[in-house]
Amino acid sequence: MKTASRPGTKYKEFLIYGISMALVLLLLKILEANFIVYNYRLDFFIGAIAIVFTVLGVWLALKLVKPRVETHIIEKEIYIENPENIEINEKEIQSLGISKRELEVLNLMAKGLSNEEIADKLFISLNTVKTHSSNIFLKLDVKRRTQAVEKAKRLKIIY
Amino acid sequence: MKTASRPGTKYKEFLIYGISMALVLLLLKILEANFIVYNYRLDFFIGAIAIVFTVLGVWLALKLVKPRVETHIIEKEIYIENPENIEINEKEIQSLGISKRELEVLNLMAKGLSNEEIADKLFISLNTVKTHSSNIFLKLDVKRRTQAVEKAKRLKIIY
DNA sequence: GCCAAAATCATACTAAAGTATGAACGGAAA
DNA sequence: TTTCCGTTCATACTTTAGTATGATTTTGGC
Repeated sequence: MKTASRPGTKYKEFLIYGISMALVLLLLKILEANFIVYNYRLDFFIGAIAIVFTVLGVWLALKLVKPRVETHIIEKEIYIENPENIEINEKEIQSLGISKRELEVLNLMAKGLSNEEIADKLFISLNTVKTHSSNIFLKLDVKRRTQAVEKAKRLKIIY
Repeated sequence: MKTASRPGTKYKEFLIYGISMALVLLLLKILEANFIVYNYRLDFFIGAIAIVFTVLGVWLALKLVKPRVETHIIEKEIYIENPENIEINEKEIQSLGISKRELEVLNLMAKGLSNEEIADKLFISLNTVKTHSSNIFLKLDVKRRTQAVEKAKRLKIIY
């Protein structure tokens, strides 16, 4: 089965929230039409609404907000090389025609970020990152991001 | 400058949220026309309660949810003065429990080979390479091959 | 202001990567 | 010898990466 590519991920929750709200309100209206709730216990009615919408609000928040993380940091020492002759080969970048933005993407790639993480970090869309990636691969004459990183490091385009 | 026309990713959610709200309110009005029980002021009052308690629910969730405790091992980079140390960190490999075969795969990964190319080179099936890859990612505590390569080079597991 | 390059984004794909699970087998260690 | 581990492989997925194409918008020179 082909699933249509979803543009957004979170709006589903809002949709469900909206539908839930509508259903709850409909239910309330039906109850109200049957005079079960309304004329007798207005307080109960309002309380029920409050509870229901509080729960919906909680649910919405839990769905949409990234879980708060209490970070416990343990430092571990890692030895890396002294950056002695690490200088970026600007000429190579120029001659390959790699733009500033593409270079940013390439650097984040080299750190192991996924396209989506790069998109988040640069505040651009996933599609844009993919476009940049493809252009990078063309200019570096490679097929994959791993090759791109390997070649870029060899050419001292990045480090 | 027009800003409203952009259907960007995080924009959509608010739009749908607003539309949902509007629809619910519309539904309310329709129902109200069919089951006229109370006056407009009370209706508005209930809507207000719903909104307020939704917000309250969100607030509650944000305030009361316990932060997930997460232990991060931060790798503090220390520069070595003598870069003559171009030797593989056998101890790290040992302590991470990376097997000989996995190391082979990791090295080919670092050269930018795809899983299929690795499979061909090692005369094993694609699935086997994938299994090795997954195990490597587990042992290196990473999610992707690019991260694995980056981390492995930093740890001097490969070069 | 105009133009070209860079940057952005979308849609609709295909390809590759990665996950989960189970299983078979041989060698080494207990 | 039995148990464990590394290696191998499969099936059946889900997710991410990558391609192709077309379009609009910025932006920096001229």
